[in-house]
Amino acid sequence: MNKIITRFPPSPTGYLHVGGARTALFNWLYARHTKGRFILRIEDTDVQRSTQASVDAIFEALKWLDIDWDEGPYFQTQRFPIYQEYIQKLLDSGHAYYCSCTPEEVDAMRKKAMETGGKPKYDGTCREKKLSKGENTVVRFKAPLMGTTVLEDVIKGNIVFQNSELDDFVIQRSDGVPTYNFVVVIDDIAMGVNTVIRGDDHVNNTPRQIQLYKALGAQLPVFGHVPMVLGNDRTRLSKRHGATSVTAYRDMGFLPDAFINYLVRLGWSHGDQEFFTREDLIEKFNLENIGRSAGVFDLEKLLALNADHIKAAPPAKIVPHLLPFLKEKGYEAEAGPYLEGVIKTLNARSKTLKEMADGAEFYFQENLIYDENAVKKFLTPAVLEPLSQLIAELEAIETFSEKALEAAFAKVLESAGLKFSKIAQPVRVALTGKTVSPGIFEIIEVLGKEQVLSRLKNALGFING
RNA sequence: GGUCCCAUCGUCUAGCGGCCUAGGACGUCGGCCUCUCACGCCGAAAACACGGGUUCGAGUCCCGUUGGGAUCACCA
Repeated sequence: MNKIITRFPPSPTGYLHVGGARTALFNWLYARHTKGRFILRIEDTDVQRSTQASVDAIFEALKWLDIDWDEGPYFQTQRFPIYQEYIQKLLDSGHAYYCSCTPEEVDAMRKKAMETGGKPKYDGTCREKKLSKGENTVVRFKAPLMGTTVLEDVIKGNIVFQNSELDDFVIQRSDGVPTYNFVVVIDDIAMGVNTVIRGDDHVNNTPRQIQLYKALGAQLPVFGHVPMVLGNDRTRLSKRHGATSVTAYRDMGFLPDAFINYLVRLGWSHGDQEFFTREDLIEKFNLENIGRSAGVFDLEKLLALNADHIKAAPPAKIVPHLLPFLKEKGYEAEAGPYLEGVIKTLNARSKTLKEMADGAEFYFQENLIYDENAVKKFLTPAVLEPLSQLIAELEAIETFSEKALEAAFAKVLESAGLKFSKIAQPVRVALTGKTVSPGIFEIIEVLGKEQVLSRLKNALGFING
């Protein structure tokens, strides 16, 4: 069995969007699963719209997703000599010809065909003229007029196209730059790509490409067209539906592993399994279980999956992803046991890293910020006595183990004749400034004796003052 | 409009002729747990688009209808 070689060929005309990320993922996963090779190729033949900023944005997104490549990145604009060679080959073998029709003329013939109820396509004016290269000539592929072209798609099955539906498409523009349908085939042949997984918006291009392979006498790759990702109104996902940029999801606080889990699961399944680690995906991903119908992007489910990944990941793995959110808030957090302890108290309560950073604020505030209403409601004279006692008890404890803490609380509650629920909120407000937080004992353990005592004493001041 | 694709709960899906009184997940609604908020646990409502065939038997195969999507460039 030959080694599987896949590729991801984004065009740098914008950031990496959700749909693109998914096809990148499918190709990458399939290559990793089969121990094959994954190639990154930048399709920048649209010189007008391609930008370096887009190239950088795509790299950045791929890096966040942790998708790596074995070969490339190749840039098509640096491969013109190769394309030129193949164009000449096609010209020489009679599979291509020069055409001097102007864009305006072609437009006109399309419009005319449309009016008379025909198919809008190039009418072959120059097909047999045997023109030679001229000032404004393009090179067109001489497509078969009759017969059929069959696309054997691994996920959609066989699709038959009538060749009469296709026209002689341009393979080299008048400025000498080759077009997409041509370079994609040449590169895939030259790079040995034998498995092409892409969005099904490319299905209608495929018969032209197949004809090119045939004209060149090259072997066809395995094609697999994956269904589109739709917005909640069932139209192609766009900005209207919310964020479409991959890095926007990073900035919202998603874990890359959760994001890829969601993206892959949207259109692929492995029985009833919903949660997949990256390793799981590599081990189990295949082409057979990719669905045929388009799927709607559902932020709620992504959120739920993100929460699951946050819960399941060891705190140390969360650290590098959380740090930027803490820094953004202005806190001097750093990797280490303290941060990991913080994460442990928050991972069951956070759907995103942003939420986690919000919930972690009190751990990092030099001067705790108190919620006014919380103070008014819970730091009342009634708790002055028990709180003072608690301070005394805690001061006597050497190390803050959960057991010792519980004993200290029990002692205070008993002598004051109070239930834990009576003192929990006051203590919570004293320690965090808020009425919502992780469990009291968890917080105390992480904060440590010094901080806990100082915050408790500070709270006493509120009651007295 | 031409061509092509698709069709199971609101959403993602399992199902590859009998195991389906159609399963799981998210979401929704109840309840339990509980120091707040969560987590967790238990339970409920919720789908085979429609019509014809084929077959002893169809969510599963075929045809049609309807609905949705994609694509028709010297863009990729």
